[in-house]
Amino acid sequence: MTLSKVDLDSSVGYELKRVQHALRLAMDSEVRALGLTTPQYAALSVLERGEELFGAELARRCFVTPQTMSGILSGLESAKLIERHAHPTHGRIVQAHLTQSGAELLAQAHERVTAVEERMVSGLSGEERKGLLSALKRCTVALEAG
Amino acid sequence: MTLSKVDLDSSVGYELKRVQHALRLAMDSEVRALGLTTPQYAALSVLERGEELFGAELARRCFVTPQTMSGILSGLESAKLIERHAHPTHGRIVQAHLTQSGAELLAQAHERVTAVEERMVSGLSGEERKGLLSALKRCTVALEAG
DNA sequence: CCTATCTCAGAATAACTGAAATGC
DNA sequence: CGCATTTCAGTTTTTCTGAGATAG
Repeated sequence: MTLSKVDLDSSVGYELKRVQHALRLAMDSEVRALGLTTPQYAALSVLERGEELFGAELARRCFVTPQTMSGILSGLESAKLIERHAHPTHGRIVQAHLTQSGAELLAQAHERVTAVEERMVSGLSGEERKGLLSALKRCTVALEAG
Repeated sequence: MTLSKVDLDSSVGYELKRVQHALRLAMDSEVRALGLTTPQYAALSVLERGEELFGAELARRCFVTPQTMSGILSGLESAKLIERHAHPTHGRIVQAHLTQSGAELLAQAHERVTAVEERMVSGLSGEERKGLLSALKRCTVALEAG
């Protein structure tokens, strides 16, 4: 019996892992210069829209567990980049929002991170960038449907 | 001053993270049914080509640190899925290769994982799949050039 | 001898699972 | 009571640091 092998070079999964690993390394070095970690940057970015979000919801959008997000938020609060307060009606929920200095630091981080993202897609045409984004979204939907 | 914000829905980095997170969850559940972890599956897949690889090289190709790979290989060796032996001329290096049962288990894992990958790209045409793979590779090259 | 690389061992960090407490 | 959020404890995983060994 001949066992089938898999060509890593033509595996979308492997290339996905590769590019995300490279992106993570690049982002780490950029945001570290501002005293942030990449998970902290992700949390601040999700909070940027101005919504008052609580930990569990933030955790889902950042792809970490609620426990991990709790630790991230504690660090951000200590650094005065966010503020947390009890939900007005729902006693259990603790909401978070950016402080002024948090928004300013995030803006600096965005400059650096968007530059990295721009470099990442610099070899793609405008059409290809839209196609990539669309393809990635459809891949996520297909996976989550399972 | 107005601080610039970032739209997560049009961020390639965010969608990259999203799809990779979904893929990782799907792969975890598939290979766990065979008693493997996803990092173990990755290591076996890289070893599949038949090359005798040492830990540090394997670590680079699996995007983990050498220490992590050392732990992964120990587990695979205990499970009799790989064998390790000293390099013939380079005393410090320890090479690894698949055992027969390792190759057989890997073949089963491939069936499950390729099914997941197929589901992931099921919403893409053949042309779009090639375009996605090509775009991802160019993104990696661009990032690693920095 | 010097530099680079590989490997191992202990400590520290970060993450997840499970479970308990609380509020709707 | 069922469901969701939050937090605590224990475990596992991964990484960091430093060290020893080897090749060129």
